[in-house]
Amino acid sequence: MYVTTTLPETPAQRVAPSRPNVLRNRTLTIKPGKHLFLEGDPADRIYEVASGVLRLTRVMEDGRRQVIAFGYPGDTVGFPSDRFYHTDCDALMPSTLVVHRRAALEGANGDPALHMRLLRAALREICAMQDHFMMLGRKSSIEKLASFLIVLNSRVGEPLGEYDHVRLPMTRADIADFLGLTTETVSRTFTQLRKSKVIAIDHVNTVIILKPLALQNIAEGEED
Amino acid sequence: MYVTTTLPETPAQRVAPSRPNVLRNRTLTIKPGKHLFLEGDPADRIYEVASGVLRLTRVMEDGRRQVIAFGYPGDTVGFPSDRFYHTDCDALMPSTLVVHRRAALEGANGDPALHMRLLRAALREICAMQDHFMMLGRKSSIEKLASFLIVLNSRVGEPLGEYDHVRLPMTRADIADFLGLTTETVSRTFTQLRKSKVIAIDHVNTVIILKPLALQNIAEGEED
DNA sequence: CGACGCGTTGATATGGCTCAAGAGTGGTGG
DNA sequence: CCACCACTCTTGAGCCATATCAACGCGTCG
Repeated sequence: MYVTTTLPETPAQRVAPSRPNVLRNRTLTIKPGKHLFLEGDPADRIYEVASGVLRLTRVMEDGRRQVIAFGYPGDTVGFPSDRFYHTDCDALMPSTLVVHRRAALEGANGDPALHMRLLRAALREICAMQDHFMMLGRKSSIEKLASFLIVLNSRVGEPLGEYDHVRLPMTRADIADFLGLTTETVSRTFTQLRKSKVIAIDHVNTVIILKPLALQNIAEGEED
Repeated sequence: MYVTTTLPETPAQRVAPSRPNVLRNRTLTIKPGKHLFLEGDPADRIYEVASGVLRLTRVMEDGRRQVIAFGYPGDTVGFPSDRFYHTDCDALMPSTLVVHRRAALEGANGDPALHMRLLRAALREICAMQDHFMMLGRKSSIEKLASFLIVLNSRVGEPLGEYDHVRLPMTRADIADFLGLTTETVSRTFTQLRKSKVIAIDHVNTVIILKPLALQNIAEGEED
């Protein structure tokens, strides 16, 4: 990919890894707001998230946005289905990534252990997306948000004192675009969960899970 | 196929007999209404659809249903993320499948060409699901249905006389569960497209695309 | 200090859901 | 060949969950 192409339409600044850097150093750091790649970019790298959080998005011409996934440590982004990326990817926090060539996944003659790790990541992603479908297509706003918090808690929740704490590095708008809602509805639904004492909210972006079981029931659509 | 809004169609991906691997590759036929597997079944087989149409579904305890994908010839179903299937799979038409062990995808020491074919199918599925997300999360009912018909037409539409014809082997309820709508809304939306002469409907389950361009515009949310 | 972005809350609008009734459609048996 | 039944599809009326529009508070930044 002979970097330093001048794509003028990119408003946000792009991470432009110098070629030698990428090839020798297999890790990369990226700052919040910076794009790792954009939809339509040639897809010749696959990234494993080592730290931080990424955001994968798809946008329509009229601006409607869907957040496809949040990439947490252990996740892998950039799976190529053809020669190009089909989503935008940027960082929500300072993040470090392990960089692989697409050949590491597709080629037969690379590192077999790495190949297997990437393959498994792809299969896990398929599974995770299937859950996401049910959420987008069939759940109410409160079920969506509860499901989201549960998944996030199981991934990155921290026991702190009596309760699990979940940091939310993304905005309400990001959550809305992930769940297929509006920011207003996300905000109201947080309030609803907070008023019913299922969660508490600390500094806007940290959720404290007060009643994990109740949250689980809500996520699964049990009536109260 | 994993009906979606874009079409990463690669003819090379079609079920190709490549090599008479009779011992490892079995074929299987399955009748409409019969299940290939259920959620929770041990996942030790991967299936390539050779003919017919499959339906992958996820159901919640209270009966809410999400159709994850329709499996058309060339598609692959049953990707394992752990030891179990995470969806139900049944047939909408008499279908024939090529059966592989999961080791064909995960094992390192099998048929490399087969391994590659299955891997590519998995990557295509990830891409297709990303389109599906946008559809579920952010599109109106008419945009959803238009997108659905366009993808189906590009996959299995048949030029017949002046127009493309698309057979729908699934019920309105299936379409609804795929698009995150109700059957009533799907029906009304069909009527709407029919009354505006964008499509015609023949015998309930065959759609004739009268104005492909108009359909495309609707799918992408352009105003009239 | 003002401007801006983000989050919350309120008032209102509306797209799609729910409930209900009819109209095809296909299968079965007399 | 028709009568009947079960099932799917369509259509209508009303309602509700969520979107939309709008205002405001709060924290941050220049």
